[in-house]
Amino acid sequence: MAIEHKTRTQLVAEAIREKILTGEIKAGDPLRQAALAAELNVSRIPVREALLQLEAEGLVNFEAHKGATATELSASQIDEIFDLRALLEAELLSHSIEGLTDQDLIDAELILTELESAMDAGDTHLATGDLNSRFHGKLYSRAQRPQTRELVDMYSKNSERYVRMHILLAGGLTTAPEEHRILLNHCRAKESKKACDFLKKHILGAKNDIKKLLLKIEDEKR
Amino acid sequence: MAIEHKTRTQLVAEAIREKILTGEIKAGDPLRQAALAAELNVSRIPVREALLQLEAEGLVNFEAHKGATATELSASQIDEIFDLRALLEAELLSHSIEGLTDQDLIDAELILTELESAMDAGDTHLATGDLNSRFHGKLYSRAQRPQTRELVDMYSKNSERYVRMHILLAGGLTTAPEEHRILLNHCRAKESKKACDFLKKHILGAKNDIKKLLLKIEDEKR
DNA sequence: ATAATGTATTTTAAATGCAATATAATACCA
DNA sequence: TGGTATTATATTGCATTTAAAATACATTAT
Repeated sequence: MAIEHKTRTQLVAEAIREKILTGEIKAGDPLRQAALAAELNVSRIPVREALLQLEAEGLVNFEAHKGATATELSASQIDEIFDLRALLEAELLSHSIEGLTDQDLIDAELILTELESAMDAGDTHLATGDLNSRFHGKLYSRAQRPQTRELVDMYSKNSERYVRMHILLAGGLTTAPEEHRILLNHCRAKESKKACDFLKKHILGAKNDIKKLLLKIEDEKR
Repeated sequence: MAIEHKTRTQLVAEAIREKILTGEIKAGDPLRQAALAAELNVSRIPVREALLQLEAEGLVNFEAHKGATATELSASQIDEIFDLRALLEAELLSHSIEGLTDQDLIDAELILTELESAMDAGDTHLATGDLNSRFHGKLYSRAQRPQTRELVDMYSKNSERYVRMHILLAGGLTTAPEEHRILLNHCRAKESKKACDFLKKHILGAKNDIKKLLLKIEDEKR
């Protein structure tokens, strides 16, 4: 196993990404290069470069001579991102489902069990972040569509903070956990059409929950 | 009209992008920061940052301590990108078609006429690049899906050099120009399903042409 | 009082110079 | 001779410094 060297830029990018996803940096907050550099004990160059990367990921806006701010997604942008996710993830699943091995399905089930117990334990952070994406990722693992996969990962990362916020404000996950089991069963049965359609509905359902909440918040601002 | 100030990074990014798309920099070529900086008469910082941006656009690979190379797309990657384009552009059109005004359709037709005369004049560069994307762009213009649009633009930019290469090697555009007219007519008739399906076929048809050529080239390398 | 203009301050953009890393070339040993 | 260790060199990565741009504020003229 080759150990991998990480550049400071990469480390800084990870640190800032984490801050945004966990909500330590809230949407709209300005990201001062000098402040971040001092805090992370690096010069401003890696900070700049990290911010540029995060802009490509859609987590920050970067304006020349004005600086970077954490992106603030409107209800309509959330709408669009989740539509894209539904489209892309269904595409990915359709290419993967045939290739899923018995072991893959067992693995997915294991992750699901972990996810459920994390939920029971009240660890929504873990359940909605790492475990949820690992479950979906396992189902897409045989797609052999690396670029599509990269897009999907990007958008789910970008959605994560809103899912979290939603859970926080709504007081829990509204998406029934059994939906994951149904999806898994469709995959077991290799029912591609059913599985993909269900996946779309699953994603669009989450979208509607979050959007409703977001619209309410946008309203309250006025 | 507000004049816009461009940073050196942006100018450098444009310059390098152009070099890649026109083929002046060929796929696989290493992009030496110092050389580019000297050539463009700037320091290496804006060059680095431009390269990072281009990586996000998928035009270059950037590896730590190794440097950047122009991306070399394999037949399978071309395959995937065009599949994505078909999926995303159809989605975009489906959201746009209802909102297309008579003026939009007239504009599209005008662009098409320009495109055809550029083709007749043998200016494939103009026909496949600017005019083609302007035609498609016009059809998508009412979608109100900015992020989807951005993705589509990115991928079509990335495909452009392969389309060009294909034309060069195949000695002309194989995609019948009348396909654009058929698509336009479906849009006029507001036949969303037909238009989107046709668009998909249009894109996937181009894909197959290019892929065939690419596979042949990959074969010849051995 | 208000609009316009000039100035100071803050913040980012870019240049320069040095440190760290990877690759290639060479020497050394089995 | 083949393979491994070592050094040399090219290239990138980063810190520091300087320049440029944007913003906020004060000053002046109308």
